Amino acid sequence: MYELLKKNKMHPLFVTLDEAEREEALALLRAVEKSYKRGESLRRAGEPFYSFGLVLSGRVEVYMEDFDGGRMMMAAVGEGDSFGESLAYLHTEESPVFVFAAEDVRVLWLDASFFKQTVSCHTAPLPLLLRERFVSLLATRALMQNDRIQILSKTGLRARLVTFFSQCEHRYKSKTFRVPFDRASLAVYLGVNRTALSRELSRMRSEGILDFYKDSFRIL
Amino acid sequence: MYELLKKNKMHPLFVTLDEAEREEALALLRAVEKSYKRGESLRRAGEPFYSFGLVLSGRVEVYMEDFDGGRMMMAAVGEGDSFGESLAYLHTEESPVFVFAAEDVRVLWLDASFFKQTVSCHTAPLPLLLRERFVSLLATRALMQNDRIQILSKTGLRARLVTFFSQCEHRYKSKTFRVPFDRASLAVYLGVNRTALSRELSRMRSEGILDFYKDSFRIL
DNA sequence: GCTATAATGTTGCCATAGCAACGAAAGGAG
DNA sequence: CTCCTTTCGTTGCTATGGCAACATTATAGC
Repeated sequence: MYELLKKNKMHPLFVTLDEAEREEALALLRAVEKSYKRGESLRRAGEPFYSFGLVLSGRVEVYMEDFDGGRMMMAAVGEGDSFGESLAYLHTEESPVFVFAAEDVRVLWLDASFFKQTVSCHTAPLPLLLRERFVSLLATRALMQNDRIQILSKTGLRARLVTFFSQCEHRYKSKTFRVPFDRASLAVYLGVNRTALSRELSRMRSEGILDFYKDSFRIL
Repeated sequence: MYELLKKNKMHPLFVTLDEAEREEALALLRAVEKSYKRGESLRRAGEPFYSFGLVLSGRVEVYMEDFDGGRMMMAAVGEGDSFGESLAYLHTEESPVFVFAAEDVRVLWLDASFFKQTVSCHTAPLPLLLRERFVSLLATRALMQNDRIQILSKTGLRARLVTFFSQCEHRYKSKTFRVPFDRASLAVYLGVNRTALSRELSRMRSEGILDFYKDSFRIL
C-alpha cells in the first residue's frame, strides 16, 4: 500500500524505513487516505486542524485568510511533501488557513497528537525516531520560511528574482532546475504582479543572464 | 538566580514551573549565562549554532546574510524571548544567521541537544514536559513567521501597515499597544523604506484612523 | 483534427514608494 | 547648560512595478 512512499520522493519522516516499519509508522499515525478533485477544499479557514497532510499525488495549495478576506498563499505542496504540521501539533481549534486541491490529489492524513509525548509515552526505537524526525521537520520548515522572508524583504523585482534563483541554484545544486510553480503562483510566492514578473523575466533573458521555458530555468 | 525568569515575561518553556523545577530544567539544558555589550556579536554567520539563546535583559537582533553580503533582519528578540531554536536543534554546522546585541544584553545559552530524545531518553515528567513545550515553541514560531509573510506579501505600504496593526490588535487584545521596534527596525520588519513609513504613518494620523507616539500606537 | 479554456507574454499609463537631502526633537554625557 | 548623537519627520524627484487591456501561445476535451 501507499506506493508513493517507496519512491525517491520519500517524505523525511519515513525515509530509510523498511516496508514493515513504514506500515507500523502509518498505523501509529493513524494514517487515513483521502482523495480530492481539483478545486475542492481540504480544510476551510476556521475549522479545526488536528492532523497534517502528506501529498501522495497531485498538488495542494495552502492559503491564509486575512482579517478582511484577503488571501495569500503560504505554501504550494507537491508529491511527497507535507503541510500543516505546526497547526496539527498545536491541535488548533480554529485554523487560520485553508487548503485546496490545485490538481486532483490523494492525501494521507496523519495524526500529529502521536508526537505529543505526554499523551502517549513510547520508548520503542521507531516512535522515538519518528518523533525526532517530526521535530526536525518543524525546525527545517522554520528555516525554509526564512528563505521566503529573505526574498520578500527585498525591494525591487530584479533583486527578488536574483535571490530566488540563487536559492534554487543552491537547493538543487545546479544552474538548471524546474520550479514547482506556474507563473501565477510564482508571482504570488515572490509577492509581485504576474505581468510585471513576465516583463522582468523577459528582460533578464534579453540581457542574456537567464533562459527559461515554462517552469524550467537556466542561469547563465 | 536568573531573576528575570520569575517575572510575568516568563519564557514559555519555564512558565508554571516552581523554583526547584526551574533549577532542574536549567541544569538539564546546561544553561550558561553570558553578557554582551551593545553592538557586540553573539554569533557570526558561518559559525556553528548548537545552543539557543534566551534574552534575560536587553535586546538582540537576528540577521540573515545574503549570498551577496546583503543583510536582512529575521527577528528582534527582547526580554524573556528566545532565538535560534531551529538552528540549535538541527545542530547547524554553518549557520546562515548572525546575531548581535542591539543593546547591552544578558543571554542564557541553552543546549538544544537535550531535546533530541534519541540522544538522551528521559521519561521523567519534567523532561517530558520540557520537550513537549519545546516542540510547541517550534510550531508556534512557524506560525509567527506566517504573520510576517502575510505582511510582506502585501503590496502597498498602507496595506502592510493595516495588516500589521490588525495583527498587533489581535495579539495584544487591545487597540492600544507598544511595538517592540523603533522606526528603523519597524521599517525593516515591514520591508519598506523608513522615510516612506514615516510619511504613511503621518498620513494615517491626519486621516484620523491612527494615533501614535514613539513606539506606542492607538487604533481609532 | 478543432474548439474552448487556460497559461503566458506584451505594452502603456500612472500611482506608489524608494531615495536623498534636510530639519527638528529627544536623549546622554560632560 | 551645551554639545553630540540618535531618532524621527518632511519634502521633491523619479524609477519601479501594479494594473488593465490585449495578444499569443499551450493544453485538454471532443
